[in-house]
Amino acid sequence: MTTRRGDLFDPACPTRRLLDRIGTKWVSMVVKLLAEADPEEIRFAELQRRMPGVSQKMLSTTLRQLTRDGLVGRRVEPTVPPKVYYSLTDLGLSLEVPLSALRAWAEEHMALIGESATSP
Amino acid sequence: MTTRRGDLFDPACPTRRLLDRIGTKWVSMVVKLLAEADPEEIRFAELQRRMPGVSQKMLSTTLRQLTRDGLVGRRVEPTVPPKVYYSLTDLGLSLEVPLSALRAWAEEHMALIGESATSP
DNA sequence: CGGGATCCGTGGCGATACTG
DNA sequence: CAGTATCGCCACGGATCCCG
Repeated sequence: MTTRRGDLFDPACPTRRLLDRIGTKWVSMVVKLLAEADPEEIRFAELQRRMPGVSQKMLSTTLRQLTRDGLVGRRVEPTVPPKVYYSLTDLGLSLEVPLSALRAWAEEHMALIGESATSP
Repeated sequence: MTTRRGDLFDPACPTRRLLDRIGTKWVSMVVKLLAEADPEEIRFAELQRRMPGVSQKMLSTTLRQLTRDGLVGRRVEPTVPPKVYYSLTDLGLSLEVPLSALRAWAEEHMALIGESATSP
């Protein structure tokens, strides 16, 4: 970025930063899966299996970022084939609330908007 | 709750598409400004002035997309220096609800997160 | 004044390969 | 099984020029 981080609207606009995170391709999906599965916890491969099309790299990156942000909890079982369980933290769960509201809006209204503008 | 597992993971996934839109750099800011200014309506230059750092291209692109999606209304005054006023449609206003909830969450919790992680 | 067209850098993201 | 490392594409977005 040409500008230093956090100069323009950062102090006044944490929303921008939040959207930068949850707007990335896989975050909302991970959060939803974890929200549904919590507190059973899910392992990496299971998560990947439930997310058709995600690469290990992006899933790993996404999870690392969410973990770093304190939204996702990570528990490692040091067995010989290591097992890593992921779950939502309380913070992550609290984010799920407004996020699911957004999801509801999307499912309600996006159908209309549908194909007029975007071309994925 | 709609427990269909497919909704978020569909190729047609509405949530994904919504986040693709509102996740873009300036959308949330435009929506917020329009929500605050409605129904006075704002002109292009005024909008740009209130958004430090936005280029006219991105503001124009953002507005065009939002207009096409039916979230933003556009009114042109055919004076000699043309005046174009923007406002939120009812659909846009309805999006403002979950969006402001997300904003509230961000303002409440992003401060903590912001310190630990700087690069999305 | 509003905003389309163009050039171009950056980085998000996928594919592949390798480690512990 | 659960990652990390490397390469490369291309869409997002910034700067600039120009037109109605």
